[in-house]
Amino acid sequence: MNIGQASNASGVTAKMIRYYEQIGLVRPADRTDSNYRSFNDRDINDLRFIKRARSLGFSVKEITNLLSLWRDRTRPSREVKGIADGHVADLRSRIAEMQAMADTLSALSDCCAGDDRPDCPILSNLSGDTPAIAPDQSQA
Amino acid sequence: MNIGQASNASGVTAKMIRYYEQIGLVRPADRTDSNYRSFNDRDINDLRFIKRARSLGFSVKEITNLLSLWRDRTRPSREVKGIADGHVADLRSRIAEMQAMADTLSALSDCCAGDDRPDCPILSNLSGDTPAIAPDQSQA
DNA sequence: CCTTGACCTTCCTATGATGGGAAGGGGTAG
DNA sequence: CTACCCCTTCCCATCATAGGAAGGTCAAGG
Repeated sequence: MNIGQASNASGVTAKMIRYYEQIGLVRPADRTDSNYRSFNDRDINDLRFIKRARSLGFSVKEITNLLSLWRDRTRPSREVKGIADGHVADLRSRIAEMQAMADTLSALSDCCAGDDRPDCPILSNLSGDTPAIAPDQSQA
Repeated sequence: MNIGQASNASGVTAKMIRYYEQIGLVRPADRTDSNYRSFNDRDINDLRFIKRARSLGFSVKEITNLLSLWRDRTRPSREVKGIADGHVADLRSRIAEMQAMADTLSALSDCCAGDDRPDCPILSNLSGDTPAIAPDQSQA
């Protein structure tokens, strides 16, 4: 399988496959006589693994760990769970942050007429006139 | 006020103030004879505005628009509301995405013993053994 | 056999917002 | 006058991804 076929089979773009190889996330693929990369089923499995882990929001660094744990048949599941839980905590904290932003902003938007008149509580708030509605104006 | 004082007064780092000037988000500050940037109260207000808008997750591009609307006393509030609502929608969709990741992952983690044994449903799922629990394995 | 078109290779560049750091000049207090 | 801190510009790094250029390769068909 050349890189285009591997891309189709794994859902990872050719560009990203080369990148993952370059940063050492996957082992360098075999090469044909004409220097084309050649992928086997195991490579495809790795790429699919990566694809799924990325879709769950794991960083490349985390995936490096997950991949090596995946290949180690004797690893304790504790380690994997640790990585996963850390990532969940990270996700939840980012979610909370964005949720707070969305709530603040949509409250402001609800107060805004949204018509031809220039009065706008959204801009008023951003310019500091009404600090009450912005809970984290000074340090966020 | 030189850039350090402006930074303290606005909460925007000196580094970022220079960057915002460079990309045209704020007008170039006045210069002293010795080429130091010199900021007045209005500049500080702009920087504070930017700081707050960033803390609400607006991109620099969005803030460019907000700033020009802010300066235009006759703008219709509709435009501002439009930007804000678009941004809220964007936030909410990213939140939903991350929420789905977190839920999937924490369900997997709940199934993982997290002890010395090697069996790990998290890795099993990532490697494609149990596709049922991953709702968006193919396109996300 | 040669051309065409699709594919591959490497290398460079950009994104967005931010931080780090080097090299050199300025300003002020002691 | 000399420290010492602040300022200046310029370069580089992050993270994951995409775009593109220049050139080599392969398979199919004329």
